[in-house]
Amino acid sequence: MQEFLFSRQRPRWMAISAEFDLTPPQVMTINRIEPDRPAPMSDIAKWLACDASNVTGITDRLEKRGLLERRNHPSDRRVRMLALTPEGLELRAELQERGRTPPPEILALSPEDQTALRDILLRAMEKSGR
Amino acid sequence: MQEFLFSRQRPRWMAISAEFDLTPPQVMTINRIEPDRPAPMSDIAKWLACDASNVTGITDRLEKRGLLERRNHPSDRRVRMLALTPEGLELRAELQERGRTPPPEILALSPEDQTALRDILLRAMEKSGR
DNA sequence: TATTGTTATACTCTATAACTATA
DNA sequence: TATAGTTATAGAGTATAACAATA
Repeated sequence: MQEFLFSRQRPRWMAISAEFDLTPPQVMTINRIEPDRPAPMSDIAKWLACDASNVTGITDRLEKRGLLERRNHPSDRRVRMLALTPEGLELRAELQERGRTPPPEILALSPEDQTALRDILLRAMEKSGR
Repeated sequence: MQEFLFSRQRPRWMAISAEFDLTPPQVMTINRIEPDRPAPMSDIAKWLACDASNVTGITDRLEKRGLLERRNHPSDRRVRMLALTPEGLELRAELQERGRTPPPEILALSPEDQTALRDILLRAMEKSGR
């Protein structure tokens, strides 16, 4: 049953990423950086559940495409904050819009199931924090 | 909300895969091959939503570890069927057992929410076939 | 001393293109 | 002609180890 929460979603994520000429980790990185809320690179590493060294390369490639930029932390000079550029913000909005439509298996459910599912998942996300 | 269906599950999948010294695509491949039901390599490519050429390498590495083997299709000599070895079957059982425990966000839900979620997801999986 | 991020390295995943064998 | 799988290649993701800068 739990495979639904990851394996079954992979084709959809691969397709959406490819539509924007991005990889899934790049999409996750862009989604993680909210407008006017730069994120430290260490936060991205936690979000991706990968080693911090990988974030350097992912950031390099997104920065080269002009989607985000490295900024300084106001007080800690070790930390690099990632902020979306205007192009990055626009792409992020398109990504979110694209991801708004539920996958076909969800759309095939009854309206009651769909709303119940949404409510339960929202409650689950609250439990787990950002 | 939908990010829950993939992004939020990634750390868990990365961790489980690493526990068994496997990669997520390798885990997905092993999970896809049911006992006594060999799967053609083309089916794995669809399941992973990747090009068929990638399955060659993934299969090579799993075969080298003795977890699965290539067999011939009874009638179509182009097709290679992937079957788990006894070691692969045992590993698959451990993986399924390991994945049986829901993630902490789910366990934090009320029992009613948990059963409702399980029922809805099972219905969703029925809609989408194998 | 500990933490953040980078660099170098080796392995894996990924798509594309060209290929062989078979249908 | 079309399909299943392989090989070669280049780019991206991944962990590990060593490192510099900063806390």
